[in-house]
Amino acid sequence: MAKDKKIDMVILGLLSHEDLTGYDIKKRIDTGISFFWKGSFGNIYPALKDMEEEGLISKKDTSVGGRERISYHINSSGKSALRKWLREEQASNELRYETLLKLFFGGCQDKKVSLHNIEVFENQISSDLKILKGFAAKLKQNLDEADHLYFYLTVSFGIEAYEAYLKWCKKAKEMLK
Amino acid sequence: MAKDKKIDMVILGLLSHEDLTGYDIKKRIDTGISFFWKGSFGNIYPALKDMEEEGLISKKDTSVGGRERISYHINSSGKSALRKWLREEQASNELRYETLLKLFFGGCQDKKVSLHNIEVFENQISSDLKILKGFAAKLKQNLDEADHLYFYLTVSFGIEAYEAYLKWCKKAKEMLK
DNA sequence: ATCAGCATGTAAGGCGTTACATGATTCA
DNA sequence: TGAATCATGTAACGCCTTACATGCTGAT
Repeated sequence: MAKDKKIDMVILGLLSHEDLTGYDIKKRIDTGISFFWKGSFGNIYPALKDMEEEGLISKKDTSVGGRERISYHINSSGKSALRKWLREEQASNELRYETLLKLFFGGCQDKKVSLHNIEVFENQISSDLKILKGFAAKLKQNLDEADHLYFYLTVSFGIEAYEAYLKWCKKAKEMLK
Repeated sequence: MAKDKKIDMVILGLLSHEDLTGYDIKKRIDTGISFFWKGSFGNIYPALKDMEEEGLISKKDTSVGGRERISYHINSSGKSALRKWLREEQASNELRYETLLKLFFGGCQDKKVSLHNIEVFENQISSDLKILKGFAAKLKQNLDEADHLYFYLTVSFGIEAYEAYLKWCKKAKEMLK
């Protein structure tokens, strides 16, 4: 019932910073927020089209030569939709970790399998953590710049969380042995 | 393409512990693993039906009086499907936190809104953390019992993670002020 | 010349949630 | 008697992922 299409809000949020094309939006999502939210072309382009029809955003042809480019700009109704969402208290925060699911059912085979699954997870998290730390270092240099603080805060959430995960990995491996 | 219906694995995993009805399965999910995986009746019953047709599980009428009860038992093919999945390295570990999304776009309105959103998140996490600690305390008493260790490990993941989240909440609130 | 990246979109299908529909039993 | 809980299931709908289809541009 409650329409849930958060991708709309992601797009409005990104457009509140600057005008972007669908392709740009995908890149922004991939590089900036992908560790807590995802998006795909099959998701973004239709949302862009719908929101344009509803008047929340406007499109502008910014093609360069033969290369098609359609930039979108946020309208005032888009801005108020964004602000309205931001002020709503309820937020769906979901963790869906298949690694934990596998561990939960680890009892039906050799411990080695669980140990290995934890190690795979650990490696992934370590590598993601390095990326986040790279972001954090850059952002920390100019937190006074618009929106940098907000970006930094989300990145630092990721760092805190991932460090805790790694701590757990060590402990869990020891307990399994 | 790659069929992804993890609910099948959740069900097989739970049935590998004991025979259960669809209703029981829902309860097990809600109380034991809901912080990292969810399930609904509209999800569970069809999966049960499909897996029964495929021969992975068998049903048995365990009705009591006029109250219908259909218990399911895992077959050997079900067990091998479960073990096969457990041995597969790839695991989708996804975090989808709307609170972080809202925070990321916090720049378009008063800081109070972001501060409030963090507090709502903090309260939710605190309350969930208490529940997890309750589980951990009980489980810790007899880790040698079958599968208790695995349950304990997932719960302790939740505790480590949530404690890190709370630490972050404090820091984030300070930085926003 | 060819490959990676830029750029827009559609179509099919899968998965899951929510709401609905139905009925029994237990306990206050 | 009424509410909560036990118990099974279906239907509609929404959202997202994956794959496909197409074409330009810039660098090697």
